[in-house]
Amino acid sequence: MIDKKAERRAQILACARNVFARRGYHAAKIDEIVEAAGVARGTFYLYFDDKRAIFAELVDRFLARLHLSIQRIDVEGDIVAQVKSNARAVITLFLQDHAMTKILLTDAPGLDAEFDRKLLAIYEEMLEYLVSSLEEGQSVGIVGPGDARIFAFLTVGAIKELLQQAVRRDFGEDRAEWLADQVYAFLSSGYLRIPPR
Amino acid sequence: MIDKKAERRAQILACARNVFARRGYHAAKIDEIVEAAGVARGTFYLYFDDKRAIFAELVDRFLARLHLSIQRIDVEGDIVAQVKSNARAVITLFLQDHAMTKILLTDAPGLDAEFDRKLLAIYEEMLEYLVSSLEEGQSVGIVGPGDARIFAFLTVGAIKELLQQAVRRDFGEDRAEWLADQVYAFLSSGYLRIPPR
Amino acid sequence: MIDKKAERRAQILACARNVFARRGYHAAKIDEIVEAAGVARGTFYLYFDDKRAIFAELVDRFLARLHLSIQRIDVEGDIVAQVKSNARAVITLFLQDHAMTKILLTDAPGLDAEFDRKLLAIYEEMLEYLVSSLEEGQSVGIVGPGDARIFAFLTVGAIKELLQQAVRRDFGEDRAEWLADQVYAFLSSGYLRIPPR
Amino acid sequence: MIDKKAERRAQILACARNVFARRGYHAAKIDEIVEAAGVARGTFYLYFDDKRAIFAELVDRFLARLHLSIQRIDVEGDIVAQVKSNARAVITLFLQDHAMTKILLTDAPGLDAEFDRKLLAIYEEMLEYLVSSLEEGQSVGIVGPGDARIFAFLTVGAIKELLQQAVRRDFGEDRAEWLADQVYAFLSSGYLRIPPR
DNA sequence: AATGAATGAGTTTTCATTCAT
DNA sequence: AATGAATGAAAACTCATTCAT
Repeated sequence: MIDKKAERRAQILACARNVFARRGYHAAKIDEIVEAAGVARGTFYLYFDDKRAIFAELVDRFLARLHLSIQRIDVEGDIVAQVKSNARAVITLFLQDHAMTKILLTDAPGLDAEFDRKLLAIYEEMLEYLVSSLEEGQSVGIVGPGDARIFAFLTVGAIKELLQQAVRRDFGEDRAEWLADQVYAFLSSGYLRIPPR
Repeated sequence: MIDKKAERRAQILACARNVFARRGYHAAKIDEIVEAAGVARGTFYLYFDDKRAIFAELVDRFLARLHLSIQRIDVEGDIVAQVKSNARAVITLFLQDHAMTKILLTDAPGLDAEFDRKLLAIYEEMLEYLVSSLEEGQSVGIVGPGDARIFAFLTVGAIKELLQQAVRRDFGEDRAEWLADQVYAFLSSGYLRIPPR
Repeated sequence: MIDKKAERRAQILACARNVFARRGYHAAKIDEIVEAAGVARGTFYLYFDDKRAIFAELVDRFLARLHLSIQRIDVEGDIVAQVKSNARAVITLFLQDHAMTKILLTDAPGLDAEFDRKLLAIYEEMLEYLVSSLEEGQSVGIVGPGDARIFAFLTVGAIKELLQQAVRRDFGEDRAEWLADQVYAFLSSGYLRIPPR
Repeated sequence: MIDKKAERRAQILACARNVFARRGYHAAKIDEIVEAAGVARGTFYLYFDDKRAIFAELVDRFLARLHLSIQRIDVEGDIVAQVKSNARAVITLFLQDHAMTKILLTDAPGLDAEFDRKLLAIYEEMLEYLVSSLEEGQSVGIVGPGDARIFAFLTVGAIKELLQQAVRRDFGEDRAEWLADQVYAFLSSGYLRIPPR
């Protein structure tokens, strides 16, 4: 009984997530969210300031989980295993929540200037981590030569697209391991093998 | 006088493109477009059915140019040169039109179900071409082993992200060559070089 | 225990008075009243029918006190003293309760048609008393010639404005005497002294 | 044809004035205003920012006219005539527009903090003019001794009340002269004539 | 062809009041 | 009696689209 409020909040949050994923941010109407949650219009506003706020909370919560799922790489340990483990963790997280994957990758960017700024800040933070990891990798010889930032963009983009397609094709989280392997293979040796003419 | 109509149409189209890029589809108001184009509100509807139609036309036109910029690869010829040439052409096209890049990559997806379907169809078509190219490449040994479709997703995603970041960072088309080289290097040999333990 | 209810009722009433005075009727939210009173939302409705009812009760109670503070003038006695005494009593009452002064003079009129009717009835009653007093005064020669009703309007309006300004300027009830003297002077001889040309 | 917009604007303004006067600010709904004006909901917002804005404009315009109707008194000239002329002009203005009289005197004060501030500033300005006139009058002996500010409050309040009652009783502007005379009489010699005991 | 005033459907949001606990 | 979560009617406001001139 103590957590009735928290439960109700979570329930609305979950329903909103589904509606946002199904319709997209703009086409999602408060009416549809409250109907899905089985509560009255006013109840929604009891728990959330407005439509933007509930959307932001969904994104924030997911980003927090994303943050936690990424482990810093210890160059003293088994690099391959750690890279794969990170890839697997991130991919699993997204495959566990198709709705949030769609929301984060297609609805969140471009919502409005302020939201974009916030999102960009988080994105840049993660990117910087990737860039510095790549640079460190280059200095110890496990990352090939090239512009680390460009590599980071390409890497992130590749994984984002893979996740969107995986969700579209309804991949379960059981495929995370396999996808991580594919990504690893892709990142480690590419696929173009031009024979000498 | 015969082309006065076409000119005015083109002018509205160009202004709409800028407004869409600056504000995003939903925040872009017809008011802002007609003001930018210097025409009356009603005039807009003489040339376009509705807001969605002008947006679709912008996207369609750009997709057509994108289509044209991609050359089928002749396996008898210089593969490397053709791959690089394709990459350079696509990247140049996007870098020439930052507004359309933003529109196509962040606004177009997720607009509404029907638009998404259309976009997806085109996307799938290009993807199929890429997949069949990769499979053909695998059969002649110039593409490494692995799931060709996954490779295609990763490739497309990597380039999409690169383009978005290039636009955000205001890269001119003079950087297309360099970016194409980076992509080529990335696709050909990846960057992870795990030394044997 | 018998008076617990009455106490709580009085407490809510007092808090509502302050909120109404601070915010005005429409801007005063039930939420703010119950928070100020330290009771739950539902509790409010155990003691009062609705928002309008508590407001009406505040006004009614104050009007009752106002009614009581006015003494009928005995023409056999000291007229000046009685007029001044009445003025002092009324002014003191208002200065003792700045909140109710604000509520009665700026919020109560114009609330809604029904409330206005009620208020007007009370107002008319007092006015009639004033008119008949003035007419009686005219018949015994202590009130100058003129339309007694107009005099009554002017008198009431002058005092109303004075009270509003006194409240705005935070006058304490210690100034009641002085203000009553000013009013008396004003009513008795006006201020315009036009010299013969 | 040139002033179609201005006409439509004036028409909405006039209808809004009547609705505000009939219902009061809060009970007046945009729907009722547009229905009275015979225009669509959206048309209202084409001409006015919001409900508050149209109300503010009504008040501002009336206050401007009020300002213009007051003539500075020239002490070299016929004081009585000038005082009466001012009183007549102000009273006539209000009697010409019963709706605005009601709006200005009962709805405008207490609307919201910001509006109140603006109103108070204008009120204070007029009051200062009256106070300085009274003080000047005292220095030349045509105004009796006493606190000029208190006299000003009493004067303004007396007239405000008179106007409200005149409107309630549907006085036409033909009564302005007579009312001005009554006010003059009231201000010049009061009405209390206490005989020595 | 061009204009821009007018439209009104569609949404969000507020807040007094109710009612199960 | 008290609570406070839930309710939903009511209102303001936006903006794509239409249409008379």
